[in-house]
Amino acid sequence: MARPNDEVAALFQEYADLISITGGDAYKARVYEKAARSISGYHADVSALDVKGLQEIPNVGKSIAEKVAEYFRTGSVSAVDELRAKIPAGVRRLTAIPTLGPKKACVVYEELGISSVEELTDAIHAERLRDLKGFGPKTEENILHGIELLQSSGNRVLLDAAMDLAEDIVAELSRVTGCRRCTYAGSLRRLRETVGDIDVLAAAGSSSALMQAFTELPYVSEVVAHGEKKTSIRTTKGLAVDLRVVPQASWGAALQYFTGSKAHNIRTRELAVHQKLKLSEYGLFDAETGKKIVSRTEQDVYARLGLPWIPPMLREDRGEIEAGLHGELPDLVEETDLKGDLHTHTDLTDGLAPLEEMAEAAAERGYAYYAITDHGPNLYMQQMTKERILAQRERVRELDGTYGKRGKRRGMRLLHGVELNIDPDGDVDWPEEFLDGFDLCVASVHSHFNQTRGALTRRIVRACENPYVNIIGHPTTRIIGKRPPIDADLDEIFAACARTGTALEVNAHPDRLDLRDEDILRARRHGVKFAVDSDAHSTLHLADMRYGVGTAQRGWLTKDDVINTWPETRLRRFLRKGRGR
DNA sequence: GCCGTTTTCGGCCCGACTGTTTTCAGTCG
Repeated sequence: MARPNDEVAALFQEYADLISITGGDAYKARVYEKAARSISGYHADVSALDVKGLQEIPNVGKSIAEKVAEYFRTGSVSAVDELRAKIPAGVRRLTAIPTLGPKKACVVYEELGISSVEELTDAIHAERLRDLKGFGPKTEENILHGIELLQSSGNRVLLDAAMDLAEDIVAELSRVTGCRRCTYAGSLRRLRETVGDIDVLAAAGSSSALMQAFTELPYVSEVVAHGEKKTSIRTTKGLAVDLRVVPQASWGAALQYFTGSKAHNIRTRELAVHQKLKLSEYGLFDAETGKKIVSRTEQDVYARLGLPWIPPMLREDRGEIEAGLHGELPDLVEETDLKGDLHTHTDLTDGLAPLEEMAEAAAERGYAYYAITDHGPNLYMQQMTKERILAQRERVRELDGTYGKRGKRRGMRLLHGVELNIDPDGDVDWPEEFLDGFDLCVASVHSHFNQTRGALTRRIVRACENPYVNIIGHPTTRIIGKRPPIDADLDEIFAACARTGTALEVNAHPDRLDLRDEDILRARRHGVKFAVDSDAHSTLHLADMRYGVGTAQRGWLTKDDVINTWPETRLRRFLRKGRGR
């Protein structure tokens, strides 16, 4: 079940699309898009707000507030229904085809009665589109190609896959003669959980050598657009990559612009307009004289707009502009703040490396403490027993303090923990007497994802109420692109975590990133604490922490919010929870 | 349709590239 806010947001996004397709006021369409985003990101449940309360939401005025109320009162919004009646739903789906926007979709519908991808394909094969005004043979070809892309997934890729490719491209282009600077920007720099395309930015006096090197990369399957300032390619795996080349003097403005997000950029440009300035990727200019004011660094650009430098992970128009203007930006947690990892596996269960190798690799990362948390017996393919985990504990105690030693000082502390399985009733693998012997317990849902919302919610709340459960692991159990989040009442779970002193995990595995950024933002309002963990099953996975930290930053978390940035004594106090000792 | 340190009306981000044009509209980010 979708969150009521998301239901309404989807409805207004549809309304905005329908306004565009029917040739309505473009500004009105934009307002509905903005309202959809604001509602989706709003912390409170909109179905529980009255018209007055709704108008507190940014970009929601009287008219939109009344439509929200109408929706929850009657189950629909008459204005949306009226437009739906004018235009078949299939026409809106046409605009999902790359290169086919609302204007062209409207023309093919009105002139040829086309309202589905199939009809459109047939019409192109019959060469019926080229006679329409504004269309031609090339347009037909592009649309056909767009349909292919749409049908061959055209999916977003996971953060780590995009990062690997981007780092490779940046390394290649940096070697090109004349390249002064090169980096990736876009949603990758903002560390969004998935990436639709990669934006690479370079500074050079002349762009031709860079553009050529770019189009000649070994994994280029297609050059989509090729200009002096911008070239777009598609890789053999179907991922789009844009290269923009700007003069060195424009670097800061260009980086600010190409990092986005689009919504953040619109806000910064509006700020510029209000100050009689004009902001583009080439710099911040005086609107009247056209004279350039700043452009060299991002800091310069933000400063001239009256803002501190805003970390890329916050640039989503989720309040960072207002916070910046008031000097209230959060001091975000950094990867270097992490003192340890609290959820990791070894080859005693489904990990790939022995305890010693995992600990060694963790110590190399400079951690002050490190928890081993293999699976409990209820994931029975893991064959865990009390005897085996007690033997592991003995070994953990022996090795405690021996890794990363410097001189006489004790090295990295090893914590002995377990990843418990939360069963369908909310019980966990072992009784409290046995759990008492662990330094910490992570508890996670690994099965029965399709229980009712009420049952799933109660199940996790019960786990929180267990005095030995310290961290709820990958709380929504989603696998990005494969398994949806469980349908639980997250706000109720967040409240239970805050009440019981149970931390929520920000699982750093790029397939999971769970909790995700928007849930973190809501959980934070409940006063919950978080653990950013790798859930590493091999030494290589320990480095996934960068993605977990990125996700935490996108959720506005500070060092104080994240328990594994705390000194060991403060962490251990938190882990004692309600155990009465 | 929203918004306001240019405030109740008149604005609303900006530029690159493509394909269709004969000076520009549409799409994209």
